[in-house]
Amino acid sequence: MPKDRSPTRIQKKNRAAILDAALEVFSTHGFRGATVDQIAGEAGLSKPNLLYYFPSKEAIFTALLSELLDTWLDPLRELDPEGEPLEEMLAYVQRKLQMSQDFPRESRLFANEIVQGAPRMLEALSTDLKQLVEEKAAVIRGWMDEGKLQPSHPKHLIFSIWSLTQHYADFDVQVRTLMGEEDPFEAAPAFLDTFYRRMLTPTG
Amino acid sequence: MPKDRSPTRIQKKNRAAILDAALEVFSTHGFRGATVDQIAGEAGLSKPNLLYYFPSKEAIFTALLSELLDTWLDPLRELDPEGEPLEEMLAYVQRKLQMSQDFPRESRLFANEIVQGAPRMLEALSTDLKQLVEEKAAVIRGWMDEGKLQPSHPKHLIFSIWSLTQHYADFDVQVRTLMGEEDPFEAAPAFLDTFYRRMLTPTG
DNA sequence: ACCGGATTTGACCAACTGGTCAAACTCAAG
DNA sequence: CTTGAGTTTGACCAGTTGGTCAAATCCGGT
Repeated sequence: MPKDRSPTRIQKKNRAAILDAALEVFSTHGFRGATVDQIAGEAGLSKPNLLYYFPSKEAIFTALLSELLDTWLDPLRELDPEGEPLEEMLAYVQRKLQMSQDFPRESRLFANEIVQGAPRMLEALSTDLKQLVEEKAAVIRGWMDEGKLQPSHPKHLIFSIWSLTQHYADFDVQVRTLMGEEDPFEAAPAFLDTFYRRMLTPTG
Repeated sequence: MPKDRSPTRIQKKNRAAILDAALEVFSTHGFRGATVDQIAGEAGLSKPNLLYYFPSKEAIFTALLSELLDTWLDPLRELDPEGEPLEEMLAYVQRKLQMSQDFPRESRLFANEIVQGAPRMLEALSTDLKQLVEEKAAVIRGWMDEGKLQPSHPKHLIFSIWSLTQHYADFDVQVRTLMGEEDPFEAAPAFLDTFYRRMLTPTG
């Protein structure tokens, strides 16, 4: 275990390689299904060498989660209470869809964990995420009360956005199998834009 | 291994108990994360006894999948080409939502498998499921061409229904954590009805 | 070139896991 | 109650897995 001095060049490189390898392996096989050997191999290290940088498999996973959760929630954080409500919501949907396209591994990592009951994420969910959702749900409810958005259940609305966008990353295999040659991400942006424009545009 | 004669009373009871236990364990931990001992314990059998009824862990999983896939697709099969388009679609959404509420373990079983690349389901996806989806997508496209439904991408539309409804089962922990006391399935039916009514009602 | 800390590795271990097997037990039909 | 097929189990095995450790190697600063 390196001292808690500022990390050396090698430490930085290897820690980064390990976390990237861990993302690849954990997102494909889940926590239990991933092996330390696999991660080490993917990172180009031997198993004992990997365990020199992280004390345990659990520690790698935890480090990865906390590193990624913040990024993952950025699109929602950017929802601007001062912005034009409908456009803000539509822009959020597109940002989230873009995340699914650009970072499918991250999406699947969280999906794996949550489907299995989120044993290692429950705290983050019930503190950080919950607070953020409460805050943004209130903003959305405000917009609805002002008549700027068609009224509906703000939390269900947020869930629907997560669900629809992450589906393309999490169920990628299924989506691609059923769509054949056609790239799912080609029609998805317009589809979701239409979807939410119709849902959210206030009816006089 | 019992002979291939008609199953005895004990065989019926134990096979059913094993499959139910397997559903519980596989849906919570995924294939790799589940252990034969766990399933045996949940079924009230010893491990060798369980392996007397199924030759391997893989065989249990396969048996479970093929038993459940049919049921899982029933709501889509019931989509009636002769019915009133909008009502047919809305009814499908509600049937699917009901499935998520009544059979969340089944939903998570499939979710686990597909998120991890569906290594044991790819064939079923690319044959049975693909055929069903092609068929029903054509029906939906027909309705849109007739002006009975607002035009959009039929497959994306189907995916959206799966995504929105299964989300309540697959991400149950997250949804409940964020909703607190409120039961997600209380507001969900109305939310989805509104959602799809607005999406699908043709604009004169 | 040399030194001490940083890095890497081969050998190893205990726990777990999927699966086997022969022996023992149960049970329904004659 | 016998009998033979159906059922159950304890003991066991080989492969895998997360993790340890001492020894070896590398590397940057002097």
